[in-house]
Amino acid sequence: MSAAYLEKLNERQRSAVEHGVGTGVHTGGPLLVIAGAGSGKTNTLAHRVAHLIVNGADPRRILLMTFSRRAAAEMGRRVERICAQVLGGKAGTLSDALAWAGTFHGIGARLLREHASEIGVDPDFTIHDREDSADLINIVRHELGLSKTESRFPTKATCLAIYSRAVNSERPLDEVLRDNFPWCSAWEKQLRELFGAYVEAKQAQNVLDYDDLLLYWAQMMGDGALAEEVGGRYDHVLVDEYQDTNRLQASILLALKPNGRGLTVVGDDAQSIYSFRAATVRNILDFPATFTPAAEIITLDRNYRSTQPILAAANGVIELARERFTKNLWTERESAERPRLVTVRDEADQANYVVEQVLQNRECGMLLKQQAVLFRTSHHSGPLEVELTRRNIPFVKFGGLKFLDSAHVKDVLAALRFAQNPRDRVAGFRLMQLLPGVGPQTAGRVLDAIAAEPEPLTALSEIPAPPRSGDHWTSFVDMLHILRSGRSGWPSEISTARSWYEPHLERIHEDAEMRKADLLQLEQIATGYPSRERFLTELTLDPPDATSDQAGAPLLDEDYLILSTIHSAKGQEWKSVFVLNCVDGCIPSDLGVGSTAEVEEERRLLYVAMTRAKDSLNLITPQRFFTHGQNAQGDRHVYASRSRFIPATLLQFFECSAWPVAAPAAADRRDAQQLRVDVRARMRGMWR
DNA sequence: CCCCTTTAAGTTTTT
DNA sequence: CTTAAAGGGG
Repeated sequence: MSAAYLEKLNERQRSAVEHGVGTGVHTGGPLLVIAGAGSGKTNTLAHRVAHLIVNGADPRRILLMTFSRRAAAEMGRRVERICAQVLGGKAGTLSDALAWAGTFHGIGARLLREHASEIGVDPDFTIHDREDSADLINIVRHELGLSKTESRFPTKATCLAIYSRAVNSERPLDEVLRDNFPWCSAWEKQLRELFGAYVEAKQAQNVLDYDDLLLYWAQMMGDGALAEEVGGRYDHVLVDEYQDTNRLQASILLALKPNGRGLTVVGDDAQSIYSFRAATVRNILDFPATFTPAAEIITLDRNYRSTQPILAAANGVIELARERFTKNLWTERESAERPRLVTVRDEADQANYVVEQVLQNRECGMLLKQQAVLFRTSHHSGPLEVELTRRNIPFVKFGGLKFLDSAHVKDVLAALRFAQNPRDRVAGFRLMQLLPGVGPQTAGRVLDAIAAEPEPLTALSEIPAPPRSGDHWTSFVDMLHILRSGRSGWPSEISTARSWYEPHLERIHEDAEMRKADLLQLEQIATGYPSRERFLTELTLDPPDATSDQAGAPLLDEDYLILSTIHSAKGQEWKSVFVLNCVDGCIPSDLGVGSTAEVEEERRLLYVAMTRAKDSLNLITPQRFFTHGQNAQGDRHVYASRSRFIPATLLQFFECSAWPVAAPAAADRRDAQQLRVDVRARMRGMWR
């Protein structure tokens, strides 16, 4: 009965693919796919989309929302490949297939631009990333006098985090403060005032932040006619990684397809790791009952990725979770090799161990690219990065600070953004202060003066140059006019901005040369986008997520080791996986042990890390590690014990060892006196 | 009013 | 280590 291309799928996967197709009614009822780690989720989803298209669905009327742009692109490729196989020559019509594949935020930005005039938004809005948003909050915070309070007011980043959580979780401020930011509760009144002013500032400047992309979209869906129009654009709506969506996203989805017809969500409740972004696992758990009749649930619990011993250990970890999860994974991939739990003395040894193992794997023919080192927080990979650099092993790091976050890149982007949207105060404020003799006061006054003008940049040229800025002022204004006029054309505009900026760069930064290289790379990236607006929008919504030690990104054919935060490793897999710092204080992070819910999320994080491995898994526990928080004692070594998520009862699933291997009897005496095994820490660990 | 220095605090994970 | 506020010289 089934088409040949579905033969390779297992029975559950096939029913997920075929759900609602060919039943006469074209779009079926709502579908929830609970897809465990490595259960072929991406493949199943790609087949479902392809199957819909093969059976006559219009690809332009399919909305596919994924967690990252990278995931969307990958899905697009797979769908195209499957369709090409099935349809043969006719597949040419699919060249711009899946026009609506992207992240919630990316799709939101597109819809808002298209419907801007209907909802009273200027379609030329620019988008603030998190730092820009924080900067704007900071400006508003100063204007309201909140930087001069008796006791210290929350920082801009905290203010933004509070605002963002309230918006994304659709909860009132007082509840958010009580549950998530109790130490800021005393500031409720001021925060409310701050947020009100922040919203007005954004509107006056024609900028939207990340949250606005969802919020405005949700509000747009609140209008019956508009909701019907937008929802009516799509016959099928599919959402991946549904466990990591928040209330606001769920609201949007429900407004798109109120009766659930044509709606498919896929996810895994055991892999929910984004609650800090207000994601709630309730979205996926409550999905079926949202509709009448309830959504069909299909569970994929056969794992095709990992060997049985790896899976047994991962299952062991997640079984200890407070909440019962909906499934246990199983596999037929036998192996005699248990995952390794390796004790090392400190982070330096941890780095040495990883490098040694990675190179050994490499000797056995495993490419560096097939191996990954995962860690809880970005800086945990520091010592390893040093060691890799020292030994000339190329690597690419995912997560943590990004290319776009560096000051010099932001400066150049601010120039482009200010030209695009001269009301963008954050961009203008940043740019003007680059000029010598111009500080916050002067910049603020100039921006005030031009804000009300119909064409702010024209007004700018009529303002006398601030006394001590000299020629810099003139060249600044000229540069903006060139950009604004568009006469240099895209992408050479970016070179206009760069030549203006370079003298300032040299004046401000010691290490100007390295930074110049980054700017050249930015220029390179820019050539891949058709226009300034698209460049700015897409770069903000989908920043290049890898940072590497080398000046430029390694060439695609080059081999390199993967370093990644566990969060950024979502959805990926490697033959060999190393997890650093599996000790209390790192996993779980000592910042994440405030509430049970937080601890449980940290447990899932370890589970996600472990289930990335196909053939080989190493969990590493340094007995001591270095902290450089200035809390009371300042920098110091901290003695750590094995992560509480691997209690003694789970040790049976691991091959436990210490590294380096104890020296032979002839070893130097001083060696023998070094701390090899922290017996006391182990004793304490036994009872965790 | 800018800008440099000193002092004092905060600090994960990301669209 | 990085960012924020405050103080002092120009």
